[in-house]
Amino acid sequence: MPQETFFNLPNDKRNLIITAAMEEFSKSNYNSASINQICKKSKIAKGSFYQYFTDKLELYVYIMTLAIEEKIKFFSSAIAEFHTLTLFEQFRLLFLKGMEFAKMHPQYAALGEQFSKENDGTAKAAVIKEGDKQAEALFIQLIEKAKRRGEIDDYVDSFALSLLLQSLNSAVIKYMLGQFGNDGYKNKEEELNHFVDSLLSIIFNGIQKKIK
Amino acid sequence: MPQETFFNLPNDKRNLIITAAMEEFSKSNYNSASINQICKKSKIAKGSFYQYFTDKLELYVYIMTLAIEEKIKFFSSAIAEFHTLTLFEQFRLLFLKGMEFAKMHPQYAALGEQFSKENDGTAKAAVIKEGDKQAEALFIQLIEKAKRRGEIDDYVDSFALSLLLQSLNSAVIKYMLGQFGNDGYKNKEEELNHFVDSLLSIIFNGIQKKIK
DNA sequence: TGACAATGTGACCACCTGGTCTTACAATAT
DNA sequence: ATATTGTAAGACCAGGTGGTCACATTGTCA
Repeated sequence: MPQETFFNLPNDKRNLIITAAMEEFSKSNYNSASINQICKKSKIAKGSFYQYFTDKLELYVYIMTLAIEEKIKFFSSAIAEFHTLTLFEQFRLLFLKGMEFAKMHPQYAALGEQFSKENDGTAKAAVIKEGDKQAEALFIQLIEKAKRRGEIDDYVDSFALSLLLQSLNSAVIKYMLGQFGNDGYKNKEEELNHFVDSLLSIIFNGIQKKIK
Repeated sequence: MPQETFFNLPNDKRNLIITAAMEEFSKSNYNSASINQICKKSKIAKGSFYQYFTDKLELYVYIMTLAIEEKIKFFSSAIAEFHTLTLFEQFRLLFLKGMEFAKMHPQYAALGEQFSKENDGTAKAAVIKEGDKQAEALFIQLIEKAKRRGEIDDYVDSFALSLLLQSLNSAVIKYMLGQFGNDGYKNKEEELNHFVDSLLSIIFNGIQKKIK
C-alpha cells in the first residue's frame, strides 16, 4: 500500500500519477518499466515519488491491485446471476463480459496482459500473494455443477476443459487488444458475438460430422 | 547473421557462446537479457563478442533462428505423413510432437515461450520478418481439407477452430514447461497422452450430453 | 627472423537504472 | 516572530547497460 502522503495528494495529481504508472506498466514488464519515465510523465520529482511509495514494487502491486479490483467489480454482477443460467449461457456471458471489459477498459486489460507475461517472480508473487487460480477454480466449479445437472457428458475431463477455456479466453482478449486501440472497434459488436458463438458451438457440439 | 570470425571459432567455443546466449534469452526478454552476462558465462571478452556479432539484435535473431530451424526440422517428418491421416490423427500428432519437442529440447521450447511474450517490437519484427503466421496457416489448411473430405461439419468456423487449437497448443506447452525442468518428467508419458486425448475428445465430440 | 594480418582483451564511454539525501519551501502552532 | 512539521525538489550515488577502441597476443607467410 502507498504511504499516506500519496492519499493526501489532490485528486488530480494522484490520478495523474496512477495514469502514468498504468501506461508504463502496460507498455513494459516490471523490470523494463521505468520510475524515471513515470515521474517525467506525471511531472513529479523523483524525491516526491519516493515519499508516496517506498519502492517500485509497492507501486506495481498497487497499480495491479487497482486493475484486479476493477475487473472483479465488472464481473461480479454477471457472476451473481450464474445460477439461473445453463453452462452454455454461463460461458457465453463470461466471454462476452471479458470482451466488453477489454473494450471499456483497454488500459486495465493491457495491464492484465502484461502481467500474464511477467518474468519477474518477485513482482508476480507480490501481486498474487494468496488468491490466485481464481479463474481456474471458477471454471471447474461451473463445469462440475453442469455435470451434476446432467448438462454435459460425464466423460469430459474437467481440468482439460478448464484449461481450454482459460487459454481460449486469454487468446480472445489478446486478439481483441490487437484489433482495438488502432482503428475504431465500434459496429464490430455483431461480428464479435458471432465469433464467440462459433467458439462455443465447437466446444459444445464438437466438430465431427454427425451421422444422420 | 553473425560475422565470419564467429564461424571461424573452434566448435567448442562457438557452442559455448550459443549455449550461454540461449540460457540468457530464455530467462529474460530482449531488453533484460544482458550481453555482459553472456560474455561472462561463455568466458569471452566484451570486445571479442562484438567481433562476432555487430550488435545485440544480431545475436538475438541468430539464436531465435536456430530454435525455429530446429523446431521445423523436428516437425517436418510428421507433417510429411499428414496426407495419410484423418484430421483427428493430424491434430493428435501435432500435439504429441509439440510435447515431445518441449521434452527433448526444453531450451528451445523456453526460447519460444519467451519470444511469444516479447514486448520489444523491433526485436520481434527482426525475427519474424516475413514468414509468420505459419502455425495459423497450417491449422486452417488442415481444417479446410478435412471439411472437403467431409470429415468435419461445414458449419464449423475454421478461423475460430484454428485460434482454439493454437491457444490450446501454447497452453499445453506452457503447462509442460512449468511441470518439467524442476523434477523429472519421465514416466509421465501416459498421463500426457491421456491429457491430449481428453482435449481432442472435447473438440471432436463436444461436451454436450448426447440424447440417446 | 621479421612483417603483416587477424583476433583477443578489458578499460572506458555515455547513458540509464532504482534509490538516497540534503536543501528549500510552505503551512501551521506557539 | 519563531519553531515545528510535512512535503517538494533534484543533485547525487553505486551499479548496470550496449557499445567502442587502443593495445596486446597470436598465427602465418617469406
